[in-house]
Amino acid sequence: MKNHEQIKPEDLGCAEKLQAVGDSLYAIGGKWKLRVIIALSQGHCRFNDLQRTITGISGKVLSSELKELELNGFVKRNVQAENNPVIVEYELTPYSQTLKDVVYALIKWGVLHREKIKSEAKVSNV
Amino acid sequence: MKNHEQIKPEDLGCAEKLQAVGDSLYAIGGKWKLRVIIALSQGHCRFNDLQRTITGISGKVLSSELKELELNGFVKRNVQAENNPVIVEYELTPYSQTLKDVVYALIKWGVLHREKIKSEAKVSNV
DNA sequence: GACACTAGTTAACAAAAGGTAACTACTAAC
DNA sequence: GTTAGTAGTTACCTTTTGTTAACTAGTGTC
Repeated sequence: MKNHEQIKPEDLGCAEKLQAVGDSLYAIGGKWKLRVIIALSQGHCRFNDLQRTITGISGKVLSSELKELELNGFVKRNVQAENNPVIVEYELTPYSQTLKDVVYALIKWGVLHREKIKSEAKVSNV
Repeated sequence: MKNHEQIKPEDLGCAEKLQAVGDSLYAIGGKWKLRVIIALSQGHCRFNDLQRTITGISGKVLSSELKELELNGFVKRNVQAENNPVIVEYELTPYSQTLKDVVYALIKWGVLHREKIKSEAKVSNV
């Protein structure tokens, strides 16, 4: 069975499910990692551009997140040394494409959840 | 358009995607929330049972996570006062079912990621 | 000359999250 | 009477995460 698409979460036991989400959160958990990946996927590939796009992130945190993402194989760092000052561009690796479903699900749920909160706020104002 | 299934993340702009994952992470981010939800979905509904199932969680943290999850409408706390000592059972609300896709995607990716790490470790040992 | 841009790093600090161990109070078994 | 189970709470401490502001070093603009 070579096809990874055949992994069926519903066939796993409780401990295996917990371990699997634990592994996910270990790699891509935290406040910023997925946001950096989304910004990169939307064509924002340079440091200052990323920092402007991902509102609230500080330079220090962005720097350390990019390093970790590079180390874990999600991001590739390309230096254009011919330019001066040197230009650095970040790009997503093919492996980061495997996160597509995770990102999709989280965006979709985030939109739904915001709508729920909004409608609750409306009700409590009446 | 009443059907929430029609939300299409690919139609959102970058800022909206970032806001949506931000909303998701705000509600269900962190090390434990999704694990508690998974354990509850697998039939572990009592405090000590949850603590045994979710390895590594402390009583203090489990207690505060359950309170937050209850406050945000993911969990219902049922007290059986007729028993002595009192028995408390937690159950997931219908709203927590909307997280199904998120949990599914994270479990699936976690399994895939573990396999990747394992195969990399093998290569580096040869 | 002063400021803004490139891509960050560094130091000092603050806040949030999490861990440990002791404790409540009551029941049941050995 | 000691131990284990029920469901937590409390105080103290450590770790992780994040913030701010200053700084590097070079180029281009007003």
